[in-house]
Amino acid sequence: MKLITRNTDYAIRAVCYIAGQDKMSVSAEEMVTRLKIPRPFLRKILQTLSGEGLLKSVKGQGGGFSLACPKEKILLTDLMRIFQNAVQLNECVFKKKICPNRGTCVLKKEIDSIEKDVFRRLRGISIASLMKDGNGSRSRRKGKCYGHSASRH
Amino acid sequence: MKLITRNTDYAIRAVCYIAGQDKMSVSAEEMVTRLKIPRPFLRKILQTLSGEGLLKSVKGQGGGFSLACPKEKILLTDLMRIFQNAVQLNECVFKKKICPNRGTCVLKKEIDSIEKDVFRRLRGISIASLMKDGNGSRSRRKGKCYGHSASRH
DNA sequence: GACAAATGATACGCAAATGGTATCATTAAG
DNA sequence: CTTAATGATACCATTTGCGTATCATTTGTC
Repeated sequence: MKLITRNTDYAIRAVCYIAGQDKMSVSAEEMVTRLKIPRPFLRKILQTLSGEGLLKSVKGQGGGFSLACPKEKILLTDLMRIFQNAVQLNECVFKKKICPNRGTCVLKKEIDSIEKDVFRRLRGISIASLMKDGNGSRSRRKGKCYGHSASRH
Repeated sequence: MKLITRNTDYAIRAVCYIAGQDKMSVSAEEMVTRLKIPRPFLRKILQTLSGEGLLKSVKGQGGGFSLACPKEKILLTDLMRIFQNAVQLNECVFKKKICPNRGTCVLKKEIDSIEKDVFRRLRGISIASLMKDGNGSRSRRKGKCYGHSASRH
């Protein structure tokens, strides 16, 4: 069980890299060589990210990718939502059936509670906060930069 | 991403069921009908549990399974260790390679910290605590009842 | 306009993990 | 000896994670 898959991990690195450049746009090729990620795989990831509205892309010579919104507003959970199947820790096997404790499933409650904690903490991590060497001052500004299925939790 | 797999979930139900009976031993057949778990699958799970020393088994007519230790000492994490591959949330993809933040990977630190929290909470959940209807008074007694690869963390 | 450099779209393949089945051997009570 | 139980083991199917390959389209430059 992994909290973060390689997909997501690569995406984080790529977005961080883009965020750290001054250029107007960064090409996939550059990231392939700098980040040592397999070319077709990275390309797919970048396409997904721009399809989801996190990155802007420019086709043609001199083109590439750039952030679609400030790095403080790109959250780890955004990337996880995109690249990881179900970002929910528990799904009761016995939906409506018999439970050891009729009605009030203690296990579910416990897991749900842990889940909430995990997400609360994950939501505090943005691309900006990952790029800082030191810790401190986690970005806490509200608002989303891309309007998708924001509703989960 | 799921924190608890179906394997583990079934195991929890089975162990809870056994713990809730007065009999000396509970047969797999009884649990198949009561818990509605596929027979061969449950049998495999029970075999694994007894192989790992969590359950005692008695062969032959009238045989079955019973707890090998008090229910307060069987922890959720014990079952997860047995049935789930890697119970670690993060494993850095770029082991020794270039990281956006040379040396001190912020992401890893964050995830590690979250992971620790999760495990601290999971370790507080025992079969006994799952069987209580109310909440409160989590079992906190020390000691393990089966001596395996206890070292992880 | 031709060419090259870039992304878009899409289909495919493989390996590991998860979830589940089937079968035969062994033990022990009645 | 029969029957009810577990032990051991091998096998199968599906999903997911990870990665590859190919062709189409756009755009800047000569």
